[in-house]
Amino acid sequence: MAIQNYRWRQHEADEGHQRLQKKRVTLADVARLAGLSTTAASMILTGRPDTRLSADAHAKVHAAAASLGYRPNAAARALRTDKSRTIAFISDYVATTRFASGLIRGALAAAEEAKHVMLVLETGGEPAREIEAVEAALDRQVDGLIFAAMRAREVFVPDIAISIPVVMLNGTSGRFPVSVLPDEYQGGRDAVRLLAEAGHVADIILLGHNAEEEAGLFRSETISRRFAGIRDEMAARGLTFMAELSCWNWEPDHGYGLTRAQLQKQRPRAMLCLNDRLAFGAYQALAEAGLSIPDDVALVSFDNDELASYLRPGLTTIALPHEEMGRTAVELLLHPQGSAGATLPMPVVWRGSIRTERPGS
Amino acid sequence: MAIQNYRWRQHEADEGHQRLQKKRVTLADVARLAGLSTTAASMILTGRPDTRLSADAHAKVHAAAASLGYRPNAAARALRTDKSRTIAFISDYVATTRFASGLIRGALAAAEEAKHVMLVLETGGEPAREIEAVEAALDRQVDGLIFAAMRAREVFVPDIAISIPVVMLNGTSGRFPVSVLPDEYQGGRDAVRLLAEAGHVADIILLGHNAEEEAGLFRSETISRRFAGIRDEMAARGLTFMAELSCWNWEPDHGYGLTRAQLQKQRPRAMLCLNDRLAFGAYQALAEAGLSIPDDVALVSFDNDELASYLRPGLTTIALPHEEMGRTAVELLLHPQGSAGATLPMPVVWRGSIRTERPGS
DNA sequence: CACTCCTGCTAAAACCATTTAGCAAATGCC
DNA sequence: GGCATTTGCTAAATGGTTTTAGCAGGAGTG
Repeated sequence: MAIQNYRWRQHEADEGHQRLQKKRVTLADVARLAGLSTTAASMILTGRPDTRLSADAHAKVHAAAASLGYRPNAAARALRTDKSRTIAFISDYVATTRFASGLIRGALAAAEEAKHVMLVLETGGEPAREIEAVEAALDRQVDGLIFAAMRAREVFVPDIAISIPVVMLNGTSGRFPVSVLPDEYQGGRDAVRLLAEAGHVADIILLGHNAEEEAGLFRSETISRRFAGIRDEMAARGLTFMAELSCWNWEPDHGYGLTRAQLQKQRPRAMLCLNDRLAFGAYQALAEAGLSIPDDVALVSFDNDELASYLRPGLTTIALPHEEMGRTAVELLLHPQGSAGATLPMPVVWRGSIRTERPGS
Repeated sequence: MAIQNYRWRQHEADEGHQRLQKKRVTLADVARLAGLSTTAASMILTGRPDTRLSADAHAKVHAAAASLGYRPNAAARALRTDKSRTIAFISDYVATTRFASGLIRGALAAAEEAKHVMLVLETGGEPAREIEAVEAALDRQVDGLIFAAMRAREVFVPDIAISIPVVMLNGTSGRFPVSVLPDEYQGGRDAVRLLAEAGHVADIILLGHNAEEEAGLFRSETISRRFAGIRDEMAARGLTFMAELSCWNWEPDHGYGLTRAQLQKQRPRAMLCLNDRLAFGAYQALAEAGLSIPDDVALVSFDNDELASYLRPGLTTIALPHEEMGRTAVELLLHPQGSAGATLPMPVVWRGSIRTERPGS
């Protein structure tokens, strides 16, 4: 009797505690309030099509769910259905390049629209961390994997059995055919076209030549295609470069140094820069030499780094459509279209570094 | 009989299929191989302290788990324990400022070290999305919430019952006391000290004054403290600004315009810029006026944007320790220290925009 | 010997949702 | 009226883990 009493009190105390902690509302609570079974509640709330439950039942369940503020327990659902409404975004580097944030932002937005959430994992390109990342994601029953290559170089292929959709973002892999890439080839052609249409048919410098990269030695499909586009459009117009300035890292420093050295030999009238950071360096060297942009020297570049809008005059550049790429990767992941990936156009962003009437298109 | 046969084949086909798909190995599989109960396997693999299982049992279970490549099902574990080894990083903007990637990168690294993964959510500062984000995170049983304020302005307080640890990152909230902030006050003092120690005791311009911000009207603890530090150090040294150039958005454009206008009135010998983008604009105006840095005009700035290293000469700046902040937020989330937050020092990054012998510290 | 206390282990419940199989009543059909 | 079909709903199994409660057998104690 004493024990009974004690238990009862204990129980009461627990009840109070629960009320305080607002213990999560479960489907059973909803069903109880609606006066139906959990089966009915589940079917109604998940919007099953072929159920024969009455309109009255629907109304009661929805009302109960709303009044209790029911939210399904994702873990329980994932356990049962093997789906988690979660996707994993596994990238080599998140912060190193600023590309990352655009890709992530686009992916995040698309995921949110599809009522999914995104797990972000960084591997630094290290195989051990890649494996850990994939397994961590798989453990959590993610519905799909995005492998994002920020540096667009090596293709990572963690050798784990993966039975969910995979999309490669800004990179390719022999193992996973669907990838989202910028249309670097057309971008390359466009860059040359821009210069040519502005009247530049001679005295053009190529800044950022890199033979290994161009040969695709790093399997960087993307960059070698950028070169191919440039070469093809130059050839199609019968143009040649006055010089090709080579370097490995496309950083401002190199852009500055190479341009400066070039200016002491022969002055170009136009520069085609392989990325905005190189162009930034070129700006510095040109300013130092007292040359004005675009009148003395015109520049066209690639990426549409934030930098490009900070320069004076603004840098006309062929943009990498990062947000679109991230978004597309998620959409392709959630709604696979066979094994076809996507190649997204690189829009021309007109600023002041090249003088021309903007053509219609 | 025919049906039987069919079923049997079907079954066999299924088996083959499963073998192909490498259906996940479960704890029961491990227990079976080890010849023990799942209870024993669970206790051993989770490393329970007070269990009385034999050394032999331990060995057998570990061997079985290893040989099968067992990985626990996170959903099942989360359902049972209410812990998911997942944290949610909810921020207003991911891509708008480049700060984001540093914060995320630091947080990601710390999470990985603690064997956690990170859910990234973006709200755009919109209340409806904030609520959605918090609920999505809570639904997934995350172990903690980080609210990151990229813009360091408004403090968001989605009014939802939250019973897990919360850390504010780069922002504050009345509701959640523990926050991780840069030591802007000391940063402000340091910036002035740098100038003074380089001999600049007059003709100093403050670029980026903003009365509202300084008054803390946007509850931006951080920025108003940066101002406070600057003011206090100026006062302590008996210095005053030659002029304070005000603007709202700290973008290069404004830095350029304000500096240019200032140069037509009165030439400063030093400039204290509220961020690197403003300093960038100042560089442009100074270059245009034919002034050299640091000989004609010295600059000190804040943030250590990637930009700062691109400039020539490099920009000396008081760095925001983004990675450290992200890392600290996660550590504080996983190992709460009462209601104490963290204030992280802003390191001085010496480059060439101010001439001085580097002091010891 | 009768008793308690360890030791080494396990059965079964619990977590919460989804889903399969099926039941009872009502309806339709001839 | 007898039969099959439809309607509207539910019991119970399922997913994989953790955890509570407790069992059998051996050792120790008086």
